[in-house]
Amino acid sequence: MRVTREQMAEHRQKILDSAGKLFRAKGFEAVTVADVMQAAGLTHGGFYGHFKSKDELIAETLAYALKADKGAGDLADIIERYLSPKHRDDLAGGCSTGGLGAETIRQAPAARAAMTTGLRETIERLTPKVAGETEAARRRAAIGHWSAMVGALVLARLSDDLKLSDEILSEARHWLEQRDKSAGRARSRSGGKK
Amino acid sequence: MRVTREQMAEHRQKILDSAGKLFRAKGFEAVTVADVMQAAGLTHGGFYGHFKSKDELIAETLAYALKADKGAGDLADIIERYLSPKHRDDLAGGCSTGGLGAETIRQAPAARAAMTTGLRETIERLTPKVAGETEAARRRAAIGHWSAMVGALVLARLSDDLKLSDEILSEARHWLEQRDKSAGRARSRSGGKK
DNA sequence: TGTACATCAGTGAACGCGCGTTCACTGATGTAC
DNA sequence: TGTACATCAGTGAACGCGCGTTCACTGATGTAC
Repeated sequence: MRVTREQMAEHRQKILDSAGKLFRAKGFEAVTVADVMQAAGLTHGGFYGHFKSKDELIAETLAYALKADKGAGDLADIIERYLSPKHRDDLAGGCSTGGLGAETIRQAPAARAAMTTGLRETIERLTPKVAGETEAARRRAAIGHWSAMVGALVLARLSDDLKLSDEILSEARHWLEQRDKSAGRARSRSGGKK
Repeated sequence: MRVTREQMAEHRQKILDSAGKLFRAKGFEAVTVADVMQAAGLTHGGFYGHFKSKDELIAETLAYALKADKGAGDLADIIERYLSPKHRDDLAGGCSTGGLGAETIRQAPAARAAMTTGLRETIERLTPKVAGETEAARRRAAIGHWSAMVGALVLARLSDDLKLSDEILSEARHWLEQRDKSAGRARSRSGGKK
């Protein structure tokens, strides 16, 4: 049942997509190679024609998923989307850093490397969006915002009390928005350029 | 080889201590019941005299560990300790929320309940320590600070580049300290009580 | 306080299951002529 | 363009291992008298 090279490339992509969703929903260890292959519409034996091992799948899935994670819009839009109940409840389709970052700490070096690349890109993408007088101040604010966003998402997902969970999301959101506004005022007051 | 009731209680505590360290260091799934019992100086068969299942051990370990997690000192002390390279590098002895929070999202209800209790207590413990004019503003700031602390710890541990990791810790720390100071100034300017 | 016996915490072999991985096989694809 | 054959993506049974859990046993503890 050989397939065309084109189909094989599609299969590979389907495997990475399915793995991404399953890993984010259930974590790396609770998802089996057979689960991933079934979700991709294939049988488990063929897996090793695409990847050397489950560890390699994890690393490539992260690299693939993080490439797609792009926050469009201005800072307030990004924060509002990230800290929304919808995102909190969408494990499978949500942010890979928020859903798998903590678990990746204990994964093989290649997986951590993929996450580190994603982390660096996210900080760089947020830096021009936050308020701050200097490039260094903006980079610091980007790190602060991203930390708070990831942390608040994890804490909101952790809570088994919906009221507390909603509170964490909305208070973290307002707290960040207040902060960015006051930093913006400081910038214009002092006549920061741009 | 029956032991005294006193010794049995000590064994139970030893198991919870060992489990806490191992879970924080390696995650729930990578640690076996036999690992925990060996670390506690016992054999694996005796485990089920203390706990009904590994799931129950996880829930009780979290409840036990979170009771001990108390941040002493003022806000700046707590932040400085939490976001120190020493804490980042001390997986086994570090904060259980930072080390296991994200994984607990997918654990059994009892484990999530233990974490939720710990989360509530942490927010309440931080609330009087942060700057803010009203109780609501302080609670919001407590949620914001705790989110950023947990998030920054996770991101710093995730990075395989020590320079980036150190930068995340120190920039998140300074960002939070700046923020608390400016909220403090706002409070004194407006004559906030206490 | 001392003795006899029931209790039960801990031991370590064993069980059953599920997982990652391998492998002989199939049959459509790709290629050489 | 058509044919013959080598290649190789995918299949599904099987392997080996490690894990959570069980269980018959041991021998010190706790208790009844």
